[in-house]
Amino acid sequence: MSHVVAPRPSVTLAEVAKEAGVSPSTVSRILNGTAQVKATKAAQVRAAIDRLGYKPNAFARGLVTGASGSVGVLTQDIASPFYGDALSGIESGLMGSGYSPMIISGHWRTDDEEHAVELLLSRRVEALIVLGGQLPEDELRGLAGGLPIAVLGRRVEFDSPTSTSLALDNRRAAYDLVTYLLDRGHRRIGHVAGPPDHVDARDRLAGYRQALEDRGLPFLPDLVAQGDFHEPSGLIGTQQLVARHPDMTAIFSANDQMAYGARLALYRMGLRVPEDMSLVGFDDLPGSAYTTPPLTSVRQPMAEMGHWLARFVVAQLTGQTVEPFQPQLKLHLRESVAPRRFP
Amino acid sequence: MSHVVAPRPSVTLAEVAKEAGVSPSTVSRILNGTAQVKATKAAQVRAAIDRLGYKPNAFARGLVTGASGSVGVLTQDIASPFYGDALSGIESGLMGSGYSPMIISGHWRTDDEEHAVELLLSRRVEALIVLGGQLPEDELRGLAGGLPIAVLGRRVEFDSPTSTSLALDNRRAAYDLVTYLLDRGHRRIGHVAGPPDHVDARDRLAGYRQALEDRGLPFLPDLVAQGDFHEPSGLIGTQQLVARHPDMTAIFSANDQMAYGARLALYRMGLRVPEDMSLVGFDDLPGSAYTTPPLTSVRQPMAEMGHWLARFVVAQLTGQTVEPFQPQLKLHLRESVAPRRFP
DNA sequence: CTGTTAGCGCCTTCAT
DNA sequence: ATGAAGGCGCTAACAG
Repeated sequence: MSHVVAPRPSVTLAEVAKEAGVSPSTVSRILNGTAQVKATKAAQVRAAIDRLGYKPNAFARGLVTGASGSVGVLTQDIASPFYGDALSGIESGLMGSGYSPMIISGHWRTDDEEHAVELLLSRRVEALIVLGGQLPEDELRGLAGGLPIAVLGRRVEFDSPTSTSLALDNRRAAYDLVTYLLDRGHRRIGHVAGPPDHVDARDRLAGYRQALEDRGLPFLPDLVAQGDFHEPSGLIGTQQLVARHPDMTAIFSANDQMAYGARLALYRMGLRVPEDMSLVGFDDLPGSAYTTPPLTSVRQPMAEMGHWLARFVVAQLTGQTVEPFQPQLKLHLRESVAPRRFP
Repeated sequence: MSHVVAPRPSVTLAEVAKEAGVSPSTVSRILNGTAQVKATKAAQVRAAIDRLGYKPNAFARGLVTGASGSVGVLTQDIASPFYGDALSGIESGLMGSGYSPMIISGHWRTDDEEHAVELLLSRRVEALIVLGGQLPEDELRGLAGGLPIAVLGRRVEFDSPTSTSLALDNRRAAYDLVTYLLDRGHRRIGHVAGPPDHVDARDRLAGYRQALEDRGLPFLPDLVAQGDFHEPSGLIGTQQLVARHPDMTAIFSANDQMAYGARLALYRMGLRVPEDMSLVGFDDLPGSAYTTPPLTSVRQPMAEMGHWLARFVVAQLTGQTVEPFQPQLKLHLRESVAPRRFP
């Protein structure tokens, strides 16, 4: 038995032309709307197209036009809930533009990111959207070589107006969150920090520290547990914190995932949230509205940001303009915080 | 002010050849390892390549070879935690194969899926991996026209051995989960069902029903609340169920997301899990190990499945074989279930 | 309005 | 082992 792989019929534009009794250019013109064509011919051609099941060859087209119709998206983890919404936003921002995304993961590793960008470029993407990551900005610029670039998650200075970045004020958001805790009477506030090589983590830590100091409270390194942005580290960090500081009444976790770990640690220790311990996270992941109790967190409008970035690069590509966009952080006050009880 | 878009230098193979003082064919042979080339020339060429910063044009290459080096992935929602792991698995399964994924979302809408597949094909993907979705299989086959196809999430019969599918025994898993509850003494078991037009949802419901009936318990339509696989519907469904059946002691939610909603509903009603109400979910999402209490659920090895599917299509493309793979559902017994208390 | 003519950058016979 | 030549499918001038 021979498994004949079905031969790719691969109808060409020339065949369509022959079938319709016109020249290839005419078919091309109809396909691209490049010029007026008599209605009758257009009809013949369309008929031929779907009689033959013709699909344009994107390679051939790309080869001559130099345009691929795709924009490269460098994310860090295709399954990350943190970037997921941004990807959705990019999808929707690209919708109807004629461009489609080409998504590759960099796994927060500089060399992976580099390879990803190179792959994207070899696929001739026309613009780049970068979600987070560590790739130094000058290297990024160098690699991209003049392509429009839109970076999410860090401030990057581009000399060219065809590129932009959308950064969050992590420090400010952390500051607000901790201040909120302070306003509720908490004084011993622990922090489960993110990885120190991560700029977001550092900024959130800085915001925590400053909020404390602005109220005249000392910053105690002991009240900071080292985490890595994943759940287990939140659990462990919380155990350490509680052990070290039995008088602690609130915990600020540098992201929601670690807050979930913290929540579980507290549950295991028999500490109630928020009665015995207040807890706040950061990122407001989709699940955070459904933890028990729902988690107070701060939301970055990831989907909107992704959407805007996509529209930005499309605008650059098509010579249009987009209105500027200032992402608003939004504090979601839910039920994981209670006023400090004075025993 | 004129925004000069930086001119794409775009070094060509011909230029490299000139620079190195050899013919284009030689450069091509070195690039692809198509034939032996004298070491000295090879060195010259390589030097020229990175002196000029040459990057092969994938379009030109694709045009002549007909190979794009990419496999199309049709997912449903790029931000879905459910398919996220499968996407990660696909990424890892493709790694090192020379192929890269091209991911498009179908949003569970047949026409979107169709467009997505067409886009993928126009980009000349060499194989298709389909994650769930509704696209009728014959249409899929028709569209793909002989390309290797790998489908996740439903059983599809392909006459060609270059295609395959990996389905889960949803019914069996649901049966096991409910039986587990029955074994713990529960008799009044509610079910928050998924959307009726979703085959997974129907199968899970069928498993629930059969588990009951096999133990001689009646199937009560009243004990089934209609959900849509998202958190809010789990919350509402649970409220209805509890209101209708105060004697209910356990709930089987058709997926984890709705179980999160159910958990919150119970929390709001002051019902403890698992003391007052046992709760089981389905899918074992990454967050389910960190709910309070950790949720008992059943895990489909999404990442492994994605990995295998990717390796499968690569094998088809390269004429190799892969060992067959039988995904194993794994029950994760955590802390959201307690034996029924007999008051 | 429409057909003809050149390539786009690369790979692949075919010679040498 | 290497070069020359042709063509993959399409679009973009250039003529009509």
